[in-house]
Amino acid sequence: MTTDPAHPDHPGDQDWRETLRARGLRLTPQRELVLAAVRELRHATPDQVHAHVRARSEAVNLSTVYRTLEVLEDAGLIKHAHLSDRAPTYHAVDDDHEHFHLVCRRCKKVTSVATGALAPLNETLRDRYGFVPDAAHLTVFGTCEGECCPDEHDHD
Amino acid sequence: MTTDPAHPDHPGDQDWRETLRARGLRLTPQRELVLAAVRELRHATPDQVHAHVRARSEAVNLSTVYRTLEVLEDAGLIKHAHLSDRAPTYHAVDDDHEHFHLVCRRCKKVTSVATGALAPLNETLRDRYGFVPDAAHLTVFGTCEGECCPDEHDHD
DNA sequence: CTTGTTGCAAACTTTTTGCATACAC
DNA sequence: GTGTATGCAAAAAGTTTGCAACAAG
Repeated sequence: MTTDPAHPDHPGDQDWRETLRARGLRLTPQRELVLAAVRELRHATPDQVHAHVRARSEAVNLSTVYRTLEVLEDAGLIKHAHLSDRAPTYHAVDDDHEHFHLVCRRCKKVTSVATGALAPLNETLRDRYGFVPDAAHLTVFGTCEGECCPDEHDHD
Repeated sequence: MTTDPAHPDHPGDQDWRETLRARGLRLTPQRELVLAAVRELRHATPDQVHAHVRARSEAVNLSTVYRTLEVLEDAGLIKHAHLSDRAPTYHAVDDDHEHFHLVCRRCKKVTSVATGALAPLNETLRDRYGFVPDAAHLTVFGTCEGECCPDEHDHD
């Protein structure tokens, strides 16, 4: 890697400009705002990103949010996962902290887990099926057994 | 298990009547048709189920398909998974052959894998997060490295 | 100046809901 | 007969698109 992170929290805090430029894409305030929103919200639907951006009194059109999310994802700056049966949620890409998600059907809690936990599965899938998972896109639904979840009957 | 499968292919081929009855639900031709469609199609979206049912010249309303899929899923006769970023796909539940899915982003191929392959992951998640995955709901996106996939550049 | 990007409004796809009718039990 | 299930039509939710105006490089 030849990246030179200016800030520790986002390995590419300045880089996103480079990344977009390198692809011949333009740097617009809308793109900066959407990226910032995704980073701040951690896990946000297009609608939530839109609301967040507008809350800062910066009016950005919803369709621009959709187009921008697509652009940023193509550029590898963000990724999406499906944390509910409805809208997708976007999160910033951080190569040093790649993770996937656990979603509890009971308490709806979302837990991020380092992709390292998938190593054994990756190996099995590669060996048996020649398949290489996109770990960061993975969402595992299930239930947490902890105190967070009152032990009610399991209804989806 | 005290089930007594009448037919080998569907452990519960007759049972679905029992299952619905036990829940105080009614046995309607629509429910029978939708369940049959899900079983025959293997992995089908609500729309595909609807089309399949209608193709047999049995007109069933699309909203009935949605409501029926929900009923059947609540009853544990079918499950859904997300094999694309769009519509969910339903499949019949077969306790003896529980599986999850691999989906290749390049060739779109869907592979069913016995949930046994998830044992190590399950253990890790249980130990470290007290989390019990719903294995049958899992979909793993990625790419197959085999000959099926021309080695093009990876574009989502 | 040139071309990518945005805003707006409308279309589209997928899913849900209200209500009167029909039918399973 | 009673109450659940269905059909229909309309609404909701989420996403995409065409096009004129705008602005980044």
